[in-house]
Amino acid sequence: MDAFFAAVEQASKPSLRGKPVIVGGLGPRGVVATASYEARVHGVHSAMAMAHARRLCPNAAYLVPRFDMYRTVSERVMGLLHELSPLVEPLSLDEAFVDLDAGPCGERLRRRPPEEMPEAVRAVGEALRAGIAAATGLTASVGIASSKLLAKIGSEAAKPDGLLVTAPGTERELLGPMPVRTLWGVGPATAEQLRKAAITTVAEIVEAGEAELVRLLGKAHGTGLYTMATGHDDRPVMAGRDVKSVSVEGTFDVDLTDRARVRAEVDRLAARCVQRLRGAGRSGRTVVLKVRRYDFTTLTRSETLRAPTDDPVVVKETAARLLDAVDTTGGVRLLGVGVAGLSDYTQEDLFTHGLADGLPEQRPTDADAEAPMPSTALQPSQPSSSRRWLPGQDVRHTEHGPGWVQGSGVGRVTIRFEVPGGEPGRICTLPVDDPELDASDPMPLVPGSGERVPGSG
DNA sequence: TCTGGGGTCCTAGGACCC
DNA sequence: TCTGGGGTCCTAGGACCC
Repeated sequence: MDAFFAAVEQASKPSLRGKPVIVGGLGPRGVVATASYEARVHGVHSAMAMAHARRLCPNAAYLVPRFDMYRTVSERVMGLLHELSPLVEPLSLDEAFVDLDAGPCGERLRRRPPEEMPEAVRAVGEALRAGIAAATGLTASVGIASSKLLAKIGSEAAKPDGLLVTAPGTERELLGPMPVRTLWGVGPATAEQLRKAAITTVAEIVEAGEAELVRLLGKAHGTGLYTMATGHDDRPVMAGRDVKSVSVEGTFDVDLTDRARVRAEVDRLAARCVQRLRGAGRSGRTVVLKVRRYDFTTLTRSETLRAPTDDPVVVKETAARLLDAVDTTGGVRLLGVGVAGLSDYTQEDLFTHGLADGLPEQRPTDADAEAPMPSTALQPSQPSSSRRWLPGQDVRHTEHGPGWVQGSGVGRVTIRFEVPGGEPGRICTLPVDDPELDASDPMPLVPGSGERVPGSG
């Protein structure tokens, strides 16, 4: 999907069509998640500090992410992909690999003469793009090739709103002149390593040879990169890959210096982490604590238990123990709690299967196992959260109808009353505690598409 | 300008076992 | 008295991706 989060916002909010839209964290330490193409013209891009973006593009609409909405649209698109083939590997909410060969059109395509292949698959890709546009009102870009590597590079090159077919046999000439950063797995550090060895293009990786790459980057990375550079990539499309860890982290607007406050935040993060773990029906053996200090130095501490757990008390106590060994003088910028080494079994299953013999003292009581999460797990310490209006948030006014928050301050909140697919709406400024005004669920992008967007609070 | 949040994979050293 | 080789598990850190 092209500039996915921002595109969903523009489709949801008619007054933002054709305007720069920036979605991300709006706090003092926020970063850009997605910038619309209108904002990218000004140099704004993903992962940029929000403060920087505001200077580059002061007139953009700055919005908080609405993940529930994005998830709903994503499921719709993934559904269309599944019509092409059962073998779909999502990379994120807005990107997936599809193995066409494993699907019904793969069979049809195989019966054609090879020279017709590029045109035949192009038609499949264009039909998909049309289907996505009809179902969501959004544009997507498609890359089709004989490998994941070339398909992904093709879709990137086709953006926005395009399609690129790479014919088998043409991979190397396409890749050769591209910068090394084009290759999957080459980030800033690897690119710098290669640059020092005078390697800046994919063709130069091939020239350097596999042995030299391994010498520069190590066994796994070196061989992998060399293989990719030669246009070879036989990684299969993997449907339904298992999650291997679950974690929750948060950056504070102001560094935490009070040790008791740090303790309390670790507790809350542990509770939220376990809640997500349980929601996925999983448990795990390794608890990980992450601390980013005032100077951005980041460390992790982990402890592996003797048996998997999904008990909030166990995870909290383990995280607290790990925190005890961390020096936090000077202040804490970020805290995180994660659980890794996941297994399918819940703690209760383990007991019924008799696998929990010799469990250490963290053995939960039945009461603990069934205890609901403390309410603090869901609600950060902010009273009357429905009265804290965030830019981009969906609202409904009993008289003016549905709309979204443009901004708020000094006791007032500004609402734009408009709906997806409609005309740009009018603006209204109301008291923040207007009893007629309430948070609401998002409206579907395409009327009558039937889906209900789950509440985002 | 000042650096999010959710993940995956790899490396390296040390403990421990045979 | 000095000293193997291999394997697994755990911990910590780092690169990378979206």
